Formats: sequence, C-alpha cells, structure tokens
Amino acid sequence: MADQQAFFDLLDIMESEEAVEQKRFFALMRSAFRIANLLYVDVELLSRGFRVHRIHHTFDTSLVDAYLDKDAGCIDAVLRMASSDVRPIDLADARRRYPDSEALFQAALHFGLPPEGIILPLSAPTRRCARLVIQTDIGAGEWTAYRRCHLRDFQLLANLFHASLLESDERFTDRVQPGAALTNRETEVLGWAAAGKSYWEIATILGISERTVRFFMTNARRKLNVVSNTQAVAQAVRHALIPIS
Amino acid sequence: MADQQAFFDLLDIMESEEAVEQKRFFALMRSAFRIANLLYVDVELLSRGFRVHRIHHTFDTSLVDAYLDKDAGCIDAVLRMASSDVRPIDLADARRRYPDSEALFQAALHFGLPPEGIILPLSAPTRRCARLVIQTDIGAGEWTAYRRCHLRDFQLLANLFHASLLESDERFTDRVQPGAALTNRETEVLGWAAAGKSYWEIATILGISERTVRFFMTNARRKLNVVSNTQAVAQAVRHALIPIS
DNA sequence: CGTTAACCTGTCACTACCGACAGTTTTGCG
DNA sequence: CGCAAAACTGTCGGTAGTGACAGGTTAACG
Repeated sequence: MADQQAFFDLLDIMESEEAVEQKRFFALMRSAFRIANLLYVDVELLSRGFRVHRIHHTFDTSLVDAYLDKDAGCIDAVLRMASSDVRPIDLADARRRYPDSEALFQAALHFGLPPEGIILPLSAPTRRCARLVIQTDIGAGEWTAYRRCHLRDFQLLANLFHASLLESDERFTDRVQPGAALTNRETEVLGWAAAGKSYWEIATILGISERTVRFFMTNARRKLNVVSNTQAVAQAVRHALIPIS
Repeated sequence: MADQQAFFDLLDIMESEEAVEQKRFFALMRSAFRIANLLYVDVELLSRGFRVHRIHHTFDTSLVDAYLDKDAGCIDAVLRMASSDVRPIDLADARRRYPDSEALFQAALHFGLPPEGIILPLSAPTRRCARLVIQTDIGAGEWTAYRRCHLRDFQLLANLFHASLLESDERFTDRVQPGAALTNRETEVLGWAAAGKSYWEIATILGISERTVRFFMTNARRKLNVVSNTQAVAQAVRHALIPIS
C-alpha cells in the first residue's frame, strides 16, 4: 500500500487537467507504479483485419514495428481475443487461453519481457475498441498481490487517460448529422430495403402503394445526399438510423 | 478509508465467481459503500431513439416505469449525454452541463433523491452503450472526498459486474458468421457499392469488366445469403465486413 | 501434375430501380 | 382557419441490377 499517495496524486492530475499528453501519462504511471511498459491501442475491428486509430506504447519501437509487419495474423488474433472480453485479463491468462497469442509472448520473452501484466478494457465509441496493456517485471508470485491491490487504480487511470485522448480527438465530434432528419416512414422503408425487400414487397407489408414506397425512398436518398438505395442503406446502417435487429 | 476491506472482499467475490447476480451485486455494493441506489443500463443507441438491452436498478419501479413512459424524450437526451462521454461524470456536473436532463433531476428530487452520485462508463460490444449510475445520500460537501476515495473502487467493480452480465448473455456469442468468408475482390466490390457506385463505375475503378463486377457481387450475395445488393451492403456494414471510412 | 480456389469475361431476357412529370389527403400547430 | 409538413398516389421512359446460360486464366498446395 506504499503507493496509495502516488495514485491519488495521479488521479488529481488526470481529473483536473484538460488533456494529459500520452508520453506524460506513461511516465507518470511508470513512476507511480511498478510498471515496466504500457501499450494503448484504439482500433476499428473489421470482420477481416482492423484499422488502427491510435497506438502508443513504451516498448522498443523497432520491436513493435518489426512484429506488426512480420505477423499481422497473430496481432489480429490477439486483438480479437482482447476485444472479445470486457473483463481485465491477465497476460498470463491470455497466453493460456488463446494459443494463437503464443508467438507474440515468445517474441516478447526473447526481448526480455516477461508475461506479467494485464489488459484493461476501455469504453470506446461505436464500432471502436480500445485497450490499455500494462506489463511489469514483477514475478508471478508477487504480481498476484500487487495486481489485487492496484487493479482498481490501473482501471480508473486508464479510463481517464482514454477519455482524455478521445476528447482531444476531432473525429470524436462527428456525431452531428449533416442535412435534415428522416421521417418515420422514410426510416421504415429504409429498414425494409436493408432487409432485402423490393418496392412491391414493402408496399404490401406497409399496406400502401408501390409508388409511395418509391416516394419515401426518393426523399430518403435526397436527405442523405446519396445516389442509390444501396448507398442510402449503407449510410443508414453506419449512422445507426436503423437498428441491427 | 474505513471500507477498504469491504472493497477487497467484494473484489474477490467478483473475480472468483463465474456469474454474479444483478440483485446480489447491488446488495453487496450497497452494504460495502454508502450508496443509496444503483442503475445499470445497456442500450443500442440509434440516431432516433434507442433499444434497451438490459436495465436494472434499485429505484422505485413505479417511479422509473412512469418516467420511461411519460418523457421518453428526456430519457433519450440523458442517455445520449451519458454515452457521449467516456469519462466518469458526476450527476451534479451532468445536470449543470446538460439542461435537457433537468426534468429528470427535478423528478428525482421530488421523490427524495438528491443529485449526488456518478455515471460510470462501461466497455460495451459493438454499437452498444452501457453505463452504471450510482446515486448516494451523501451531502455535496462530503461527496467530493468520498468520490475521490472510492471512484476507483466503483469503476473497477462496475466493470467486473458488467463483464459478468455480458458473459452470461447468449447474444454476446453471436460473433460467428454463418457461411463462407468473402474474398478480397468481393469485399472490395461491396465497399464500392456501399459508396453508391454502379457496376460500370466499379468496373472502371477496379480496371475490370462490368461483367466481372457482377460476378463478384453475385458471389457475395450468395455467400451472405441475401437477395439484393442493398441487403448485401446492409449486412456487410452491420457485420463490419467493410469499414466506416 | 492434378485439384482447388480465386479471378476474370461474354451474352440474353427479365425485373427492379430511378428521375421527372403532376397531383390529393391528412395531421399538427399557431 | 390557414399553413406547413408528412403521408399518399398515378404514369412514362430510361438505366441499372439480376439470374442463368457457358466459358478461360492464374496461383497455391499436396
């Protein structure tokens, strides 16, 4: 419990300052706790592959870059593993539960990085997935006690850091939709089109004429500023105008 | 710091047990901390409105239900406000920053519920948004100190509870895609269709014949088990086969 | 060297979509 | 009641998407 004060100092910094720089946060964390390395990732996970929005870490740059190029498949598996769980996961547990990640841990060991540490879940905006990985040099025996004592500290500080990054991100403010809002009928018709129904089918379902369905769809296309039903539906799904259902 | 032991006891429970029941967690939290009420929500936020996946709370049922029916617009605004921030937000701050929520706080006050407490962000799967709201009877002056001391406890325990709920949820395991995976070209063509391009345009862009574009699209439709390009693109966006871009 | 999968192409007939023409009716609000 | 916005309808002509016909080429793998 020696670093209680260090935590509270760090908490005050994270809560009081507008934006905490990534390097500063990593440095503060490393001085406040017995942390060897930190890795922060914010990605958009796709069915195949992923798009990195942000990645920051304190590992050797050449090591990480080399690995990213060499074995993207393994990185992909590790990301998918980490994102499928919203619980803090111990690195040792991750290694045990997901054999695909073994290559990564082997490479880390080769560089003198023992597999002790934890992956913390972070609340990301729609379709994104962010995690903070903390790696330590503490032995497995001692780590259990240290983790129990400081997990809450790690999780909260990680959340605050992550929030700080998101807030400083312009892209996070693109919530506002351009153009006018769709009417109920327009949304409804879009939803059925997304379900693969033709104009005739939608007309039958809604009990209106086929011409009217086209009327709504045309209005929706105009409002969304798109050229085809297909693009309109893509937009609607992306902007959550229609539910997953 | 009197309830330090209570926190660690609770942490051990949350970490050791497979699934912690919602009522039990709420009871444990209320006995371990000076918490008056808890509210957990997990929703899918749409451009207009929302779909509730889960909602649990310790407030008076009639109060919440009545409010949900009466003023969905306000609830909507509050949800949107809470989800736009991934930082823990004090209820008092939320009230100050978002005038739309005033009606809700007024109603709460009317039922003897003071606006002290916090909204905790939770990491949810794609397109979902989950939050745990903690409300206390502690006075505003004392709350600041109590909050500083226990925010980390609240955040970590909330995360673990949330993870426990998600894990027990069948729907969370629907990650597996039915049918075969799309090839690179099929995905590529779908992406352009989602961008509103016609077959002819896609053919020109990719430098192949229009017929070939149709070939890929037909294969994609067959693999996704859909009947139109529109439905195929809707599926592709929903299942993150193609990026937001 | 055979097999498989991905990638690529042409044509025909049909149906669905889409823009532009020109309206009516209903609903909600000040 | 007047007005605006939403909901609703008909028809025409052109373009785009769709299924089914029947192929060829290239790269990877055992």
